[in-house]
Amino acid sequence: MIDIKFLRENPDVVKENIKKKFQEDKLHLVDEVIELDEKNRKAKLQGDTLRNERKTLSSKIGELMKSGKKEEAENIKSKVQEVNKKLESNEELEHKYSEEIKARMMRIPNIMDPSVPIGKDDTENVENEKFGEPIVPDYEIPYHADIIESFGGLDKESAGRTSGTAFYYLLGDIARLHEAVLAYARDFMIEKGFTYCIPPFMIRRDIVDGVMSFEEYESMAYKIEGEDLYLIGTSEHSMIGRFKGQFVKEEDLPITLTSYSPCFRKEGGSHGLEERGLYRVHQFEKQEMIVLCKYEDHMEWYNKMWNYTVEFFRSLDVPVRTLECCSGDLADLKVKSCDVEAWSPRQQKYFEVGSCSTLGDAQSRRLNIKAKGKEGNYLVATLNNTVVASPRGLIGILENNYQKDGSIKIPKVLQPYMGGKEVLIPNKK
RNA sequence: GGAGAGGUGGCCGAGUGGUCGAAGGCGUCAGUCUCGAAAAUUGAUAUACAUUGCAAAAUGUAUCAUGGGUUCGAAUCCCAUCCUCUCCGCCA
Repeated sequence: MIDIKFLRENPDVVKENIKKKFQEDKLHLVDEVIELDEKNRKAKLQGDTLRNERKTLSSKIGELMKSGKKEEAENIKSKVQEVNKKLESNEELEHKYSEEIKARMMRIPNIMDPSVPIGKDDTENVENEKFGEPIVPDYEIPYHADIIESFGGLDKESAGRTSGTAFYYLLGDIARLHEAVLAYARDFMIEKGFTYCIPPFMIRRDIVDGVMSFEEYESMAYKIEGEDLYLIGTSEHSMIGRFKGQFVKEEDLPITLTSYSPCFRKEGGSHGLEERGLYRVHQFEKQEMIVLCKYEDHMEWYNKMWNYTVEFFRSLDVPVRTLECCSGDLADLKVKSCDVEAWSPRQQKYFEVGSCSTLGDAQSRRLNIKAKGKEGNYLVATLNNTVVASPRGLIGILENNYQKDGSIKIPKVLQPYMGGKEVLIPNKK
């Protein structure tokens, strides 16, 4: 959500930004908002005047009643009732206008950073930088689900019976490795100075409406029957929701948090072989980082944050690259965003393991998250980024540490979380 | 889940229908005093929106958990919701 004052003063900038996102069908919203805004301000002025009249008259009634002048008081009463009648219809107008403005403002995309590449959709996202050699070994890397099964680490069949498709049981060393990755990610971020947080895994509807777009809600949210509760799709939902309508202290900025949570997503439909297995599932676990900072610092944090994820995967011997989200693929609330992708030596291409975004002050405007500063209050900037999500991140680790003999070399940094084991030997063929 | 008590400004806390955006205190900031500090003392001290203004600012409106309602008028009365605390029950 952008600032309506900004829109009022720079309608052309807003329109240009919409065009860059290939959303021409939204251009009309800008002029509509300007028109409605004018009407709304007029109605507010009218309303304020009427309310002032009522207040003045009402207090007179009080005085008259005290001094016992009943008739005069009754006289004024009827006057106020007239004012109230006018006010009633005016308030309806005020309400209508502000609702209509809000509905449109919610659909107008945030102003992108000038560095965002122009492109229509995800096919035009731009590779920024590679980290680590994308090695293709001279032996075949099996499908990740098959690797996991060779360790007796997966039972999808039972999960199908108990919970349905896209659920799984992880077992033994694989389950342990999955948690080791998350535990390492937690400690990795704590080391970077972030505060570890375990948030609620369910949130109320009013928070859902604040932190998810309608499209996200439709494709993602599981609802708890008979309760006003929804399972979170990412800890960002409860982490950012935490600050809704709140003031943070200026001296606490930047607020740097790293949160763990399971994530629940509906996401129906088939996505082909490579997205079966454990790639696209209804339930996974994620270590996330979120930052609240001053607006002028947000780009600096954005760059720090995706670099943390790159560093994290490099410490696990997984080659990665960053893929910058082009204008057409960038979600409306975001200023800039990139995916961190891990190398798949099996597919010989990169696949998404994380996503880093800065929303500027758009999210905090929508949720009303402000800092109390010495020079007055201001909206903070919000950012979020994946440290690692597993099983997806685990796939990258398994494929890149797969040995010719079918064993998995455990990256050094994970060994302490695996009871000192250096290698996993398959127990099943 | 049951029963009770409560939710007021940065914090504590008064206020049960009429100049109440809200006493008093604490805190914070500025001044006086002091070589400086403490103490004392004086003053200031919410936010949002709108209007006027180059601006400083002025004026108006709204906000006493949230949303409705009653009333000429609501922090105050009524209803619903949320939250906190105490006791009981249940439970990792």
